[in-house]
Amino acid sequence: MEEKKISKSVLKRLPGYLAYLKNMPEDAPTHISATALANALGMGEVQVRKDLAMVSDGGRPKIGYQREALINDIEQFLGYDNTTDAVLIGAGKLGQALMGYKGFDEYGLNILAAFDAHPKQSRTEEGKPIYPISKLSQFCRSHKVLMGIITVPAEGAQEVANQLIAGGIKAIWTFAPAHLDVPPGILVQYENMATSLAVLSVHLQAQIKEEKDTKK
Amino acid sequence: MEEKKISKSVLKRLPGYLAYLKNMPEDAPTHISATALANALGMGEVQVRKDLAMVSDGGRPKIGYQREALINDIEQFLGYDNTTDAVLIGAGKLGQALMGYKGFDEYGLNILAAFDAHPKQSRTEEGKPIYPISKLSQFCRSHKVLMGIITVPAEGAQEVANQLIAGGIKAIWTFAPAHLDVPPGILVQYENMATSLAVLSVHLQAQIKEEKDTKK
DNA sequence: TAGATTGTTAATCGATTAACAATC
DNA sequence: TAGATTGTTAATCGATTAACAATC
Repeated sequence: MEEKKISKSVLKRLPGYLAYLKNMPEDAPTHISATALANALGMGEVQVRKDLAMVSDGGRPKIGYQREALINDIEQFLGYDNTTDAVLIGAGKLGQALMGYKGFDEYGLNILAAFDAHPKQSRTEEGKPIYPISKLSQFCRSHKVLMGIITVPAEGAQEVANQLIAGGIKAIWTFAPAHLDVPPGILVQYENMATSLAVLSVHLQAQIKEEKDTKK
Repeated sequence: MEEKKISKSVLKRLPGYLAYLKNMPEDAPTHISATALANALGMGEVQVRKDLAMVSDGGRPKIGYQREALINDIEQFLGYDNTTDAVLIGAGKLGQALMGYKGFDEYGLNILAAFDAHPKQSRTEEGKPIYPISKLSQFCRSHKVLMGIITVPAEGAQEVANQLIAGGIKAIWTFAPAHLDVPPGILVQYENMATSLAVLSVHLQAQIKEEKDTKK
C-alpha cells in the first residue's frame, strides 16, 4: 500500500467491498480474487483490482487477496480502527433511529449524546443523554468532538452547523435537505435523500412512458 | 427544454437547485440568475447554467430565469408532479421515521403501507397499515406499486428485494448496507450511509494527522 | 450604447476501460 | 509448463471548466 492520494470515487466504493468481505461465511476460502469480488458486486474486475491496489499491498497472481488482510487494510484506510466521537442534533424520529443503530461501531463511530431544541426526554431509549441545544458548542469543545450529525428540519440546519463549527467540529453529516455554508476545511457530507428520490423518480417516469409506448 | 438525455451527475444536482428556489422568500425578486444560484450553493456558474439548460427553456440575458417557471420545469422533469405509490419493508425505527416524514409528498412520493416480518402494531403512528411480509408481492401487484423502500437489516434485504420484484416493482430504494442482485431494468438506489461515513472518516483522519504534524 | 448574463463551442481534466506484460 | 490472476501502461470516455459569441 503506497501513500497515493485517493479519489473520492474510489473511496466511495471501498465500503462496498468491505461489507461484502466481512459478510462472507466463516468457512469460505481464505483468499478471494478481484474477479470474484467484481462478479459478486456486479462491477468491472479491472476497477476492483485498481481500487484494491490503492489500499492493499497486493494480491498474488492465481490466488487473489487474503481476505482477512484485505478487510484490515480497508478498515485501516478508512480509519474504522480509530473511534470517532460524534454528537447528534435533532432528537426526532430519524435522530432517535440513528442513535439506536448498533452498526455504527463497525465504522468506528460513537455518538456521545443527542441535542434538541426542546428535549422531550433526558435520555434516549439506549440511555444516551439528550441535552438542550444551548449546551452544544460547549459540549463539543470540552469533549473534543470532531463530528456532528444533523437531523433537524431544513430551516434549523444552518444555525446548528454554525454552533457545531463554533464548538470546533471538523466534519458534518447532515440529513437536512438544505445547503450549508461552512468555512474551508470543514467537510459537509450531505445524506441526500432528495438526490436518491430524483434518480428513482426519473427512472420510474421513463418506465411508465416506455410501458405506454409499448401498449400503443 | 429539448429532450436530451440527461446525465446522472446533472440529475443529482437538480434537487439542490429546486430546494433552494422553493425556499426563497415570497418577497424575493421574480427572476434569478445562474450566477446568483451558483454563489448561493457554492458551485460554478457555468455548471449551473448548463444544468438548467437541460430542464428549462431558457433564461434571458441580463435578467436570468423566472423563478416560478424554473421550479415548475425542474419538478416536471423530476416527475414530482406525478405521485408515485410505494411500499416500505421493515417497520423498525428507521422505517417508522420514514413513514412519518411529511416531506415526501413534495417529491410526489406516497407510501401506501409498511410491511414487517413480525408486525408489532397493525398501524403506524400516522395510521398507515402495517402488514406481514407474506402479503407483500400480492399487495404490490394489486395496487400496481412500482417502488419499494427497504429498511430491513442487511441479511434480509435480498429476500425482500426478490419479493418486491415478484410483485412487479421497478425501482428499489434501499437503506440496508447490502448489495442487491436484481434483473436488468430494475433500478436499485442505495442510500448508502456507509459511503458517507467513509468520506467523513477519511477526512477526519487527515485532519487529525495534520494537527499532529503541525504541533511537532 | 454598455454591461450583465445567457448559451455554445472548444479545451481540460479525471475516471473508467482496454490491452498487455509480469508472476505465481 | 500453462493458465489464472495480478498490476501497469495506454486509450477511451464523460464530465467539468474555460473561452467566446449572442442578446436583452
